Amino acid sequence: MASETPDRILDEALRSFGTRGYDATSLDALAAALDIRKQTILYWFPSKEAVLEAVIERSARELSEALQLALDGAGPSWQRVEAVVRSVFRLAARRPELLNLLREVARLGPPAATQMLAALDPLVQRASDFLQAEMDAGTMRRHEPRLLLLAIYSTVIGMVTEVAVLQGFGEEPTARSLVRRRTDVLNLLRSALMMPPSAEVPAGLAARPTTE
Amino acid sequence: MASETPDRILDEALRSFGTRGYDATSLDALAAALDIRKQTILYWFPSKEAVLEAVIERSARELSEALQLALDGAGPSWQRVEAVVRSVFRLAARRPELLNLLREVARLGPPAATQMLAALDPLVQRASDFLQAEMDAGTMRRHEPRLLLLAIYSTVIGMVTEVAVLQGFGEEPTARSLVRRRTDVLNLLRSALMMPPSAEVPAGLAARPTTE
DNA sequence: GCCTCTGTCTACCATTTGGTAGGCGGATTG
DNA sequence: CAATCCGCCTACCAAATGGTAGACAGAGGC
Repeated sequence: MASETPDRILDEALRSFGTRGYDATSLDALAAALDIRKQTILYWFPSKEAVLEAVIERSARELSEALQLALDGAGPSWQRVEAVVRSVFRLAARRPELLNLLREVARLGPPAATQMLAALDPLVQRASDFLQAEMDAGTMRRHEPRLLLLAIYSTVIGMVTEVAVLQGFGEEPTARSLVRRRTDVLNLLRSALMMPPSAEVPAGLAARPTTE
Repeated sequence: MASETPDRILDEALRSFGTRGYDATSLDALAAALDIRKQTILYWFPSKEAVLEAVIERSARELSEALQLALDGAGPSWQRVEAVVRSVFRLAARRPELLNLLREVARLGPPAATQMLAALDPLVQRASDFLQAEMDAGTMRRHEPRLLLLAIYSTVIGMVTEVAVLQGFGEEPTARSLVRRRTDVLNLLRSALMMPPSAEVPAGLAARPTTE
C-alpha cells in the first residue's frame, strides 16, 4: 500500500511556498504543520530543493490541465480569451495556492522558474499561436504575441495574487470582490485586445497603432 | 563629518533585497559586499528589519518624486498616463532595483507592504482621482478607479520586472527590448483605457461595457 | 595631556537550518 | 520462523543566522 505521505507533503509545501515563500519555509515548519518529523520529508525527497521541484511539476500539470480544459471547450476569438481568464479566476477561488506558487517561482528565477516555464511551454505555445492567428485574421489588434501574452499574464496574475496591494487599495479578499475584479479585467482586456468591429483592416499590413 | 556608511548600506540592501529577496539576504552577505563587518550594519540599524524599513522609506520617496515629477510636467488625459508609464520604464533602465524592491515588498506583505503603500499613498490618491476625473469627462472608459490602477500597475510592473518569465519567452534583458516592451505596453494601455473619439457618451450614465 | 565620543571592529552566543547516520517496529516473504 | 524491506523515527552535526558585549583607534574639546 503506497503511503499517502508524499502527497500530503507536497500539498503543504505548495501552500507554504506560495504564501510564505520558499526561503521562509523551513523543513521543520513543514513537518510540524503535517505533524511528522523532518526526516520523513527527507526520506521521501532527497532535499528541500527536490520538494520544490516536485511541487512545481505537480502544480504545472494541474495548471496546464485546467487551462487546456478551458481552451478545449471554448469558442473562437474573444470567447477563448474569456474562457481562459475565467478559468484562472476560478483557480484563484478554489486553489489560490497554485497561482501563488506560480508567482513565487517566477520570483525565484532559475532553475525553478526554468522548470516551471518548460512544463507550461505547450500552453504558452498554444496561446501564442492563437493570438497570432487572431491578429492575422484581423480580429485582434496587432502586437508581439509573446509580449502580449506576458502583459495579459501580468495583469491577470496581479489582479488575482497581489493581496497586499489589494488590501491597501481597500479591496477585501472576498468572493464578491473576486467577481468584481474578474468583470473589470475582462472588460479591460476586451477593449485592449479586440479590434473595433467597424474598422476593417487588411490582414497583411500591420494595424499597429502609431505611438504619436 | 557624518559617515556615508549608512547610505552605502542602504544602497547595497536595496540592490540585494530586490534581486535575491529579503529572506535570502543575510547581514553577513550584505556586509561582505560592502567590505565591512556585520556589526557595523547593526551599529547603524538596530536590526535587519530596520534596514528594510529604511530601504523602503528611501525608495518610496525616490519613486514618489520621480513619478510626481513626470506628472507635473505632463499634459492632460492620455499624455499623463503615457508620461507616467515612460517614467516607470526610465526607472527600469536606470534604477531597476527600485522596481524590484517594490515587487519584493508587495510579496513580503505586512508590515513592509503596509509601510510602502502608506508612503506611496499620495501618489495613489492622485492617480485615482485623475482616472476618476477622466472617466467623468468621458475620455476614458469607465472602471473602478482603484481596480484599474491595480491592473495598470500589475501590467507595467510585470512587463518590467518579470525577468525570468521574459527570458523564458525569448526576450533578452537589453535596452532595445525594454523600448519594444514600452511601445507595446503603451499601445495596449491606450486601447484599453481611452474612449474611441467617435463614440461620444454622456458623462453621467456609465459607459461600462456589458459582459454579455 | 586627559577625557569623551564616534565609528568600526573582534569575540561570542543561542537558535535555526538543511542534512547524515542509524535504529526500531510492523508487515511481507522465503 | 527467520530474513528482509518499508516507513518513520531519535540522535546528531556543521554551517549559517540575527544579535549582544565590549574593546580599540582616532578625532576633538577642555
